[in-house]
Amino acid sequence: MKLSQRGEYALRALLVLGMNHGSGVVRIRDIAQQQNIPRRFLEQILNDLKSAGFVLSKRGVAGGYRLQRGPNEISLADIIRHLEGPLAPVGCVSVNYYQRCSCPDEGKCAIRSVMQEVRDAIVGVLEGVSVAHLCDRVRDLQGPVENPLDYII
Amino acid sequence: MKLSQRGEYALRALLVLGMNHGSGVVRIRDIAQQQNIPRRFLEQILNDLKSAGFVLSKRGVAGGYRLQRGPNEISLADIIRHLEGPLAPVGCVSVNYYQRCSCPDEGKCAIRSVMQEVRDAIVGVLEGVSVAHLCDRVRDLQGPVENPLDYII
DNA sequence: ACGATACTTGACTAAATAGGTCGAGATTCT
DNA sequence: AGAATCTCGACCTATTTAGTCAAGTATCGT
Repeated sequence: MKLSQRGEYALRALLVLGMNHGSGVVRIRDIAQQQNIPRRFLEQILNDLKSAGFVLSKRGVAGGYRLQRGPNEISLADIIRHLEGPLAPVGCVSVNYYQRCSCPDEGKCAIRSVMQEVRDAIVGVLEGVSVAHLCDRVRDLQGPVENPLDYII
Repeated sequence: MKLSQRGEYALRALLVLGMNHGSGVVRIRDIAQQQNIPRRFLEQILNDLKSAGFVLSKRGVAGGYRLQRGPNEISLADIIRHLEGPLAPVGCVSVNYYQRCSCPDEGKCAIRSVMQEVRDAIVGVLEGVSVAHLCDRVRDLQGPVENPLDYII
């Protein structure tokens, strides 16, 4: 599991939306500026997150994005799976994107058994962390912040 | 951490050499045939493993490859780091390939703190498994094998 | 109704990575 | 010497990554 630039941007954007959950929509431009993400690229990413059902958008003058579900209902595992595909290091141990490999008997493959453990370790962490958890961490790490749009993520 | 085809081939090749450790060298061709790896590609990979100090080669008629160090001295973490670069999902939590990211303060980055955990989980597994362990697993999974060149990996 | 503001859609691009292939040379054994 | 084997560097194609861009559509305030 390698997080691409695109994936990192998406997480950062979702975290911003998580922090602003309940207070209306946030504009692409604000997210881009605050997080230092190329605006055009972010448009593309948010669009993708929208069609995947993670966020909702509102058009027009007072438009912007917000989370579709509650921050505690979205795990990092879900997000990253959508953005990057399998969390597992090899296809043959992936649950959601399984792909048979070339070895004659998967049940007897030693490498696979190790990769299985790696997968479980990764998924164990990522399934356990939601956007809400991420927001908690932001607050824990930064203490009180005056300007609500001013977190370091 | 995503394992490329190249990386998987390398692990399989090293496992074969591990299984044959102590009984001389193994030819590229045999490894390639047994593991169904394109021969020319494997040449390239073994060459790389050689210059990285994982294996030794012998040229000429009775030539081939063998492990340079003992199978218990080579961890999967070492191998994969050499082949694929960082085990960590993002550069800013990598110990061996650290790369600063764009967030203003890494110490206060919530995403980074999660990725740190992911990295530790991955490294925890991979540091703990050596080529010798892998060989043990092969034996455990397959029971007694008649022909010593005949493992399923 | 109109114009400004935002999101929407799809096409496009340059650079890097992945997954190989190939030819010719250097060693070593018999 | 001759066959077998590793060695080295160049080369190739397809896919992915990281963006950019233009033109379109919806919405709000006045």
